[in-house]
Amino acid sequence: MGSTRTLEPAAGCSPAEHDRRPRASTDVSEEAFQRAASFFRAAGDVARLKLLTRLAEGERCVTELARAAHVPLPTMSQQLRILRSEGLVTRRRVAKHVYYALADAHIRDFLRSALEHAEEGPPASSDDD
Amino acid sequence: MGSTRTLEPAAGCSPAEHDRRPRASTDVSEEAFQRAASFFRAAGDVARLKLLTRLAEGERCVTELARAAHVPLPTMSQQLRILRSEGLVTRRRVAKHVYYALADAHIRDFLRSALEHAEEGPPASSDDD
DNA sequence: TCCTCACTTCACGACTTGTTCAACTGACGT
DNA sequence: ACGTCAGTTGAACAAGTCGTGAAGTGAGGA
Repeated sequence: MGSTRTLEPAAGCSPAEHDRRPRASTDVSEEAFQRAASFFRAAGDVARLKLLTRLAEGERCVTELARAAHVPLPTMSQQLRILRSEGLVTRRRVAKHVYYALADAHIRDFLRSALEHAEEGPPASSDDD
Repeated sequence: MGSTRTLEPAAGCSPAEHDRRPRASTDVSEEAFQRAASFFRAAGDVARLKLLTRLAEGERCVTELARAAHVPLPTMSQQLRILRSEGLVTRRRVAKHVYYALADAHIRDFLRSALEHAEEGPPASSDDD
């Protein structure tokens, strides 16, 4: 009987109780929130997400990426610009071509993790809705 | 002389070569992309990100969350609505109060991972070339 | 019952974001 | 040096998003 699947109120819900809550168990700086949000937003677009996925396969030049995504070159350049401004990708010039790649292995990891989770958990199930 | 020729093109960059690339090493369905992007977008806002972080500490009622975030109640309700529509949080009613919590432990993990990364790697320096 | 509390939904305005064409830069070949 | 290719930047426009007050819903208490 002790272990119930019905959770009881977190504790109390009066203003006095609210103030007793820890401000932030994971103490995160304002800057970190900004950066994390920027990162998420950069990845929060289907076109850019696919782009990142493609870059996860390896280095690619802009023309190729534009072709693969069926978008005009300037559009691709803009998308890459956003990703670069958030530090998600890096740029490298070789002769007339510019090659883009993921900035960090961590990012590729993160990306794959998110996509896996997205494929596994399709509906919100709504068990408590 | 040209001793800077350490870098060579990824492979080839002609249309013919482009078509030889694997379409997607991690074969991801369109739906998965949509869901992942939605998820990222939901987290891609400072207010919601902080909200999620707070919920990672435990279950909270709407009034408390609104107070903590210094926003009017309807605003909080809307933010929670978005997070719920993306399946990031769940809702549970207890008497007159509605308690929200993170939908999945995976999400909390993901969240913390992102915030850690955001705190560690502050600037992307700028350009790399 | 009727009222109040806790929360949700609606409708509106202010603000970002994303896409696109045109014009520009910078590098290579001749 | 000139022309051309590869890519970037700027402006403009369409679309979506966020926050907010007013009104609505639903559960508990007097």
